[in-house]
Amino acid sequence: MLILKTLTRAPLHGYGIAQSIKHISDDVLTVEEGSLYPALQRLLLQGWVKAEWKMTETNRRARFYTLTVAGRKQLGLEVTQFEQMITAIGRVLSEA
Amino acid sequence: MLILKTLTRAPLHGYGIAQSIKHISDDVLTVEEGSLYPALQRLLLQGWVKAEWKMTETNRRARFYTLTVAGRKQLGLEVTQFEQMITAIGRVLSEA
DNA sequence: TTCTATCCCTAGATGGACTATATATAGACA
DNA sequence: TGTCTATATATAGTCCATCTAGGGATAGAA
Repeated sequence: MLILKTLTRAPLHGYGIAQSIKHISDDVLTVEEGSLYPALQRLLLQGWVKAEWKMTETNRRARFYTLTVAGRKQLGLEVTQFEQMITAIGRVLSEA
Repeated sequence: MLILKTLTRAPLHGYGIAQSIKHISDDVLTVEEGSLYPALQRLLLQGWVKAEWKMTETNRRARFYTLTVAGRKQLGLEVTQFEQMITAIGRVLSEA
């Protein structure tokens, strides 16, 4: 969900995705490479992102991932489910 | 965290914990037996809960789990970390 | 030339969740 | 008497995501 969300702004390479999530979350969330790249493979397989090899601003070859239409739809679904779950956990924690 | 929280009200047996979480969360969160009992074993090992065999209101033998002092402390820690993580995810989702 | 940062990716181990199963009793209902 | 539902504990096997730990490579600074 976080990866998909990160890609709604602009296509990014893996390293950039990890940096972005880490930075925006104030270092609370860190996505290790061993989690990130397998996750990107799963997203590719599901058709939620597509990938292209391009050059970065720093003149390196990098694989840029772009959110697909299906990926945007999936993101909406996951955010909805996530919020529902958080609400439910909140109810348990506040013992309403 | 949810199990520990559920036990802050009163000691409960496993089945009761599962029912409580399911009910309070409006059926959003369900804890299956295959998750619940291994989790209770881990909580016992950590010393966060203790267990006693007693009779239920419906006259059955059941193992009642009680939150320990260490368990209450652990719950506080986990809730803090959880809220921190949710805040961080919220930042990513709202792209602040 | 060495270090740091930037980039890709995979293999193996770990460990928790889920499915399925085994066991057992209370109470209701036919 | 038999069977069904709800109540109750617990384990075995499978699945799968994460983490650790690598392997490979380049740009730019020191």
